[in-house]
Amino acid sequence: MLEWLKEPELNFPDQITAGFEHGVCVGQIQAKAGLTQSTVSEYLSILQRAGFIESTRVGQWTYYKRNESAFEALSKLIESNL
Amino acid sequence: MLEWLKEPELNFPDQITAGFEHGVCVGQIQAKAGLTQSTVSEYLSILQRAGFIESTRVGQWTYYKRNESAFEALSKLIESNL
DNA sequence: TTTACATATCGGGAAAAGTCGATATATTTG
DNA sequence: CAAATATATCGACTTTTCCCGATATGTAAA
Repeated sequence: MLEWLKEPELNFPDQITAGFEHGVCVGQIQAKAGLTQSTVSEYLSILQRAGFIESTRVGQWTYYKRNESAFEALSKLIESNL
Repeated sequence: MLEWLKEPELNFPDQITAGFEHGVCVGQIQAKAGLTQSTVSEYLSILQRAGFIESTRVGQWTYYKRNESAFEALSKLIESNL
């Protein structure tokens, strides 16, 4: 999922909202993942709590997009601390 | 454990072998970890299979030391691919 | 070559993570 | 407000991971 969210336009061409500035909505990710709605929703909320993605609620949809700084931070942490 | 192995001299002052060029032996790590011998042994072998540490058998002892290049590779992987 | 010591492997029980269906909540539409 | 849609949460079950004791293997010392 995290890799998919790197290029939303490519990986979620079916999303019909105006642009991807807020990322991709849960339903799209669910369809592509082939897991149930509840599983995907929980998974996304875990990723969010961990700081790897951010969510934006727009109407009835929740959009998720990557938080690149978290990945950079993790990369640096592994490089230096670990 | 991986952090401990960054500075063997500091973290394993009890090791009485001549130097740390091959790393630290299982018993030392076990004592510090507070886990059983079998658990630590298995854990170290997993880390080795994953490439994060290397082992050297010297007599009845097995020494483990970090493989820094694996950490760099992981760091770069997270930075670029993920 | 028997005994002692260090480490590795094996089998199993406990804990955690993954996944689901059912249901709750929130939002939009009629 | 009622129905429809999207997402979130809950409880239960399954799978995986963690960790242990027992035992095997490999090496050194007596």
